[in-house]
Order: sequence, then structure tokens, then C-alpha cells
Amino acid sequence: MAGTDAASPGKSVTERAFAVLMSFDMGHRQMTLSQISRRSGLPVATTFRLLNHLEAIAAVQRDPAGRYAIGPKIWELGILAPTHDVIGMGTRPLLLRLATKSGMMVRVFVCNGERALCVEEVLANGASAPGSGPGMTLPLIESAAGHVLMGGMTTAARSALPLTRTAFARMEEGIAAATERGWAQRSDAAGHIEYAVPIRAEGRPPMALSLSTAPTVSAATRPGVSIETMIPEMRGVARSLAAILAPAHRTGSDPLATTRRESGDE
Amino acid sequence: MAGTDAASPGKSVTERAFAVLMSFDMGHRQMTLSQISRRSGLPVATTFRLLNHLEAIAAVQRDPAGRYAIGPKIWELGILAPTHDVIGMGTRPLLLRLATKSGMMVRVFVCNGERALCVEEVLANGASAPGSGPGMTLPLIESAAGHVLMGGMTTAARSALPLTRTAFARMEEGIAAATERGWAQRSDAAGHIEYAVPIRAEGRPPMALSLSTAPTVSAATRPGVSIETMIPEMRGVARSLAAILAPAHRTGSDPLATTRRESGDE
DNA sequence: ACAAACCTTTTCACTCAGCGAAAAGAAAGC
DNA sequence: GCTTTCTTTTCGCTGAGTGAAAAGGTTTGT
Repeated sequence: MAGTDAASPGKSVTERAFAVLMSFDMGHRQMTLSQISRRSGLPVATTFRLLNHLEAIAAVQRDPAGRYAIGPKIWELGILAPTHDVIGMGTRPLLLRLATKSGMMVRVFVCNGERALCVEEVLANGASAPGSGPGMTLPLIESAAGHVLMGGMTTAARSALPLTRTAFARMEEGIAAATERGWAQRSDAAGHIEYAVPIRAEGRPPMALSLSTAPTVSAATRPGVSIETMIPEMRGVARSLAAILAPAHRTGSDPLATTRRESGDE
Repeated sequence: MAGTDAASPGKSVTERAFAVLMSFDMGHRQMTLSQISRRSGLPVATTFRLLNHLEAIAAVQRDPAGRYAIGPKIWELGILAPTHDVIGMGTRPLLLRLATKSGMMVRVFVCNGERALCVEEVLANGASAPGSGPGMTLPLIESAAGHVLMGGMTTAARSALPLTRTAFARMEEGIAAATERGWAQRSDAAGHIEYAVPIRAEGRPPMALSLSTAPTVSAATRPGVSIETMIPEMRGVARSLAAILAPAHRTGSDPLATTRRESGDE
């Protein structure tokens, strides 16, 4: 299921158009019309019309076989997202050093709806883990990175998450504690451990730096690698990342300070 | 001006919503409401409503100052575009080798409307040229890469470009010649030279591999570097790229052969 | 060869979601 | 304090969106 039925009244056209786009995911990078219709929950005719509109502006693309895929225009827009700055701005060496030192998987996450979105992933040995990598997402509630990210949200925003009253209370407590001490920890059923610390770059949505054993179960027994030694390491890297990312955020708007009327707007 | 006035009747809502999104560019990564309204040519109230819809689905994001930016959702969708595969699939070493050998700037382009969109850029010394890099675009008609890309289009598609009758005829001739010999060349007023060859990966929209002197004017006099030696080099790299990119395209659809009913569509 | 099943594309009458001028409310600048 | 510019809300009109249904293609199975 890709979203909760985007058909039926009360839904804006924009929502529907994006329901079409969001029916794409890593396992469905190119699809036929009817596939998209089924996954988005929209009637075929509607899907067809929307896809036509989207194709006209290169938001989607058709391959020789007639199947649809996300178009170059979306990609072009995507790299303008603040999210994208984590990649290719000299952050990789930093992350790689941390990966090597810890023997663990290093990731950077941002908040995307009710999920933590992985923006960058670095393993000590290069190559990403299968089924993982940038673009992968994790539920906010079920990850250390998620808990760190939620610490940067308002309580109001958090209460929008679909949780029972008690689960919410428990979560709030956990987040408060994590925010207090500056890091979060989580281990899943399989015994994999994840640590996360916040990355707070000026004027930029909060991000999280995450260190996890999965899926390469090597680490944790490595000499000198423990939670006591790693958290400070992570904090240092997070601070460096924040420093790298902060100034670049101003690009294209006010090079000086507050809101000043731009000259050539149109 | 970002696009030719998206207001006024005859325009679909989708078109308008994207007019809002497309008013962002490298020089305008975060904008205020009225800035977006002006640049998209849409009334403020309309822009406001559209931005609200877009924000609800994380297609746009607001920073602490209330300014809008492209949201993480668009980024997430963008990396699903076939376009994105050129990055981070082991293609970099190939391109870097070519950059080093030639001393020139190496780029990969795809076609995006009437412009060639740069997907990857590699210089011999790492770091991109200022004002350049992935996401940058060039008019199809004014670049060697563009001519190569147009060679993969139908004449009908090409005739959609805004050109005079004679300019079109001249262009058609140039494209035919370039397609014939398998590469294109162009030099601009400043004396910078660009070569381009097609990258034809199976089942994937055509791409172009481009080699240019700008903006690092070093090369061209380097021993052993000439058009005669570089075109074959480029052809080789293009073929390797096509080989790397072709099989991955099937990801998420039919792992075997033709159209087969997918099991868990929804 | 024929039929069944599935896909894409077109049509069309209905109506609901989008529209945008205008007014009200906030902030910044003078 | 007054002006200018920006954001947000309201509201009656209407045209763009809608989706069932039918037509036209293509593939699969027998």
C-alpha cells in the first residue's frame, strides 16, 4: 500500500498528483499505468490523466516499453532540497572516518512525515548494505535516529503520530530523556544496536547522526569501541557537520542578514 | 521569470503546482511566499493555497524564518529517477580516469525539456567548477551534449523547440551529421571546446558523455590529447557506462523478461 | 484461430475543488 | 505613527477535474 487511498472527495488535486508520484518506491522504480492506479488507489482514468499532465512537464518519464518512471525534473528539484546538502559537500570523509574508527554503519537522517529518511550512508568498506542506502526510511518511533529527530519537533507535531494514549506517554518520556542526555539508543529484536545524536545546523531542519551495527555484525567487540567512547566521537562529528552545513544554507537568499527585499525577483 | 506564466486558464492544477516548485532553482533555494508568487506568475492567494497543499505532503518545507524550500519528499522521489543511477553506481572511477587522462571536465547529461541536464560532473582535481556541477543545465541547441541528445529524439519532438524555419533546418543537418559520425563538437565564443558522445544503455533514455575545456582552460595542449585520441576514449567510457547502467534498470520490475503480472501490486 | 483477460486510451455529463479579488491581520521600514 | 510589504482568511463563481463506461490494443492460454 502506497499511502492511504488518495481517491474520494476531500482530497486536493495536488494530493492526488503526488499520490501518483509517491506510489513509486525503491522496489517500484518503473511501473505501468494500471500498477500505479492500483498502488495509488486512484481510478485508472484519473491516474492516466494525471500521468499525462506529469509527463508534459517531465515530472514523469516513459521508457521505450511505455512504463512510467520518475522524470528528470523531479530529480532536478530534489537536489535543491536542503536535505541534499549532506551529500557532496565534503561531509563524506568525516563520515567515513567515523565508520572506520567504529566499524559500524554511519548514517544521516532527516525527518520526513512519520519516518526518518536516510540521506547518506557510509560503511567502513564503501558499498552500501543491500536494501539500505540513501532514500531508505525507518519509522520515527522505532529508531534511535527517529527519537533524536522527534526531540526537535513540537509536542503538537508529535501528537499527530498514530499512537495510543499510553504509547504516546511512554514515547514522550523516552524522547525527553534522550534530549536531556543528548543521545538516543535502541536495539531491535535481532540484537542490533543503534546510537543517534542530533545534528543542529543553524537555520536548518534538525538531522540525526546514527551509528548502527546492522547489518554488518562485526563491531561492538572491537577494542576501544564502546558506547562511552563512541558518543563523544559522534558528538564531535555532528558538530563538524553542523559547521559545514550551516553557512551554505544561505545560498541564494540573503547573503547578509534578515529579510531584505530581493532586487530581481520576478 | 521561471517558466512562461503558469497562471491564466487552460492550465491544469498540476501544472500550477509544479510552476510553484519550479520557481526554485540553484540561485533560489529558499524563498518567501511573495517571491514564489512573483517568480511563478501565480496570484498570491493561489500560490499560498498550493504551498499549503505541498507542505502538507512534505513536498515543500519551511525553515525557522518561515521561508519555503523544496521538501525531503521531493528529494526522496528524485533519487528514484533513472537519471539518478549515474551517480553512486560505481561510475565515478570511470569518469575520473577520463578526466585525469584528458585534463578536461567530464560530464554526463540527460535530456530535460529543451535543456540538457547535468547529472554528474567530474574534474581531474575533484571539486566542481563554480556555478557548475550536477543540476546545472544547458540549452540543447547550444551544446555538443545537446546535439547528441537530440539525435535520440524524433524529428517531431525536435520540431517542438522554438526555432525559426531555417535555424531548424540547419540544426537538423548538424544533428544528422553528428549522429552519423557518432560524436558532436562545439566551441563557444570564448574559445572553449566541448565534445560529446552518446551513452545508449538498454531500455533507458539516451544520455550524453561530454568533455569540455571550460572553465579550466588548462588542457588541449597536453601531449597526446587531441580530438583523434579522445573520441575513442570517450566511446569506450560511454560503452562501459551503458554496460553498468543497463542491467540495473530492471530493478523493481520484471527480473526475468517481458510483461508479467506482478504479484503484490495493491 | 478464437476467446478470455488484461492493458491503455478516449469520451462525456456532472459537480466539486480550485480560483483569485478583496479584506483583514502581521511585520518591517521610515 | 504612518506607510509599505508580506502573510493569511474569506467567499461566491465557475471551469477544471472526475470516473464510469465503452472502445481499441496486446498478450496468454487452449
